[in-house]
Parts: sequence; structure tokens; C-alpha cells
Amino acid sequence: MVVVDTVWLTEREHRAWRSFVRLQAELRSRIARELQRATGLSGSDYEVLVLLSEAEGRRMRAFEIGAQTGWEKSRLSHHLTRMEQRGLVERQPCEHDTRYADIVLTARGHTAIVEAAPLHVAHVRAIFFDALSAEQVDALGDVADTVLEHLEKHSD
Amino acid sequence: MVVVDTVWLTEREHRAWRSFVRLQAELRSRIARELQRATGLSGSDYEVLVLLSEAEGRRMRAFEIGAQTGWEKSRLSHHLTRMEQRGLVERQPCEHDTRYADIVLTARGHTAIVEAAPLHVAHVRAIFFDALSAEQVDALGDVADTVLEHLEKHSD
DNA sequence: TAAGATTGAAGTGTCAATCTTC
DNA sequence: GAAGATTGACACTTCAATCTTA
Repeated sequence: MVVVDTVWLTEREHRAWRSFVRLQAELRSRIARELQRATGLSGSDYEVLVLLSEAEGRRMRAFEIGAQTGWEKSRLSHHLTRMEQRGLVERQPCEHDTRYADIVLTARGHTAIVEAAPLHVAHVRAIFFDALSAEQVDALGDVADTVLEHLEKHSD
Repeated sequence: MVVVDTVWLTEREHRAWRSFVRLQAELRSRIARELQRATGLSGSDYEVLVLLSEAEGRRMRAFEIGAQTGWEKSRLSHHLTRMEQRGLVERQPCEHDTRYADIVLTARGHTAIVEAAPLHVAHVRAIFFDALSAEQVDALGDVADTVLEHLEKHSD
């Protein structure tokens, strides 16, 4: 049994945390549902397609995608398999070194992201940014960056 | 094909959104992993156990749990089944009306949440609140509440 | 018919083990 | 051994269909 010097949250912290957690859940489910409904893509599909569509030659090494998204390698591999089965991306193994695989955006994948992006951005604006002032947006960005920096220092 | 008046995000909005999305992913995975490692509970287990442990008689109707968590009924049902199989909760069907079921916290479930709560709170403090000033916490709570209010107005 | 709840199927994410090449 | 990647098993989430009772 680990002994912890229990320091509970203050009333303000507790309220902020509950609101923040609830906000995450609401945004995640609404955005995923709308994206799925309008385009047939999942949020994960969307992330990968954006990265590939912006990459040189519309291709990346799998581990680069992993680094950009922060996903574990098994999750990435599983997801690329599913996207490949739906014709959104293609795996092109390197000759002479089977450890590496290039992930290439297909024409179908390109069409999908070109059609999905404006819908997705409009939705994010409608449910999120339309509610916030410029100051609130800046404050949120500041909080997010502050915590992310803090997390980088913490051993993974 | 739906035509959308495309309004992209400003540079600031885009940066804030990317940081915010990344923050959500980092927090979610770290908290889930640590909770699992230290207590064997998932984040969803934790949510349900907290609600039940604070409820009158340590029991609630399933749909009340659904309302508090915001989960869909099928997700809730599946999750309660898994928790029941692990002995954390018990289903007690009402007599005369099989539509309703009381979900009751077991002794084992109670022990689990009592042991997990201080560890979880300490972890949330360490990875999140330790990085933020009181002003930043308030700003975050303000942003979250603002967007949540906005979302309530939007048709679900 | 509507509300509370369950079920099965399919998509998604995590963990541990494995494989190949450097 | 370490890095890039895959696989299989299992847990989780969503969707659609179903069941029961008011």
C-alpha cells in the first residue's frame, strides 16, 4: 500500500476540473459524431489524413506520424491497417529494409480530407470558438501550453 | 454535397486549438494509465464508483448514472456489466417493474474507490494543477463553463 | 408510443509479445 | 540490445435493433 500525503483540491480547482473534464467529453463525442455523420471519417482518420496531405509528396514514415500524433506504435499500426483496408492510405515498404514503411495518401484519401476539412473547421468554430472572446482563446492556449510544458519535464 | 461558407481559424485560434487537443490527449492517456497501474480501475470505473459512493445508500438508478456522466445508455449498460463481473457493483432489479434496475456499490467497490481517490487526486494535482496559477485555473474554469453553456443551447 | 434498459456487431485503443534489421 | 513495426487478445465505445412496461 502506497502512502500518499493527501492534498485535496480546493473548491475552485474542483469545480474547474469537473467543468474541464465534462467539456472534453462533450467536445470529443460531438465532434466525432458530426465528422462520422458528414464524412464517414473518425477523428483519428482525420488527424492522419491532415498530416499526410500536408507532407512532402503526401507520404510519411509511420514513426513520423506517430511522433506528430503522440500515438503508441501499436495503435498507429492498427489504425493504418484499417485505413488501408478502406483505401485511404497505402503502405509502401522500403526495399532493403523491411523495418520501415512509407505511408502514402491515396487519391481517395486526398479527396476525403479535402472535402472533410472545411466542414470540420466550421463545426469546431460553431460549437467552440463562437462561444469565446479573443481573450478567452488566448487564456486557454496559455493554460494548455503551460501544462504541456510541465508534462514534458515529467518523465513520461 | 453540402456547401459551407468556409471560415478558417485565425492563427491564434489554430494554435490554441492544437494545444488544447494535444493537452486533452496527453491528460487522458496519462491519467488512465496511472489509474490502471496503481488501482486496476479505468477512468470510467472511477467515475461510476465516485457517484455511487456519494449517493444515498450507495445506490442509484442506472439512468441517474447516465445523466450524471453524460454517457449513452448502451455504453452505460455494457460498462455496468463489466463492473458487475468484477464485483464492483451489483444490479438489483425492482420487483413489479423490470424496466428499472438499482445499481448498488459492493463492499469491494467501496474499498476500491476509497483507496483510489487520494492517489488519483494526487496525480491530477501533480500533472495538472501544480503547473498552473490560481488565475490560470479560474480562466480555464471560465472557458469550460462558457463553452458548456453554449453547447447546452445548441440542439444536442 | 415513449422511457428505461439490454444485446450484438463493428470500430477503436492498450498491453504484451514478437519479428526484423541496424 | 535498440528501433521501427506488426500481431493477437482483450477492454472500451457507438450504432442499430430489441425487449418490457407504463
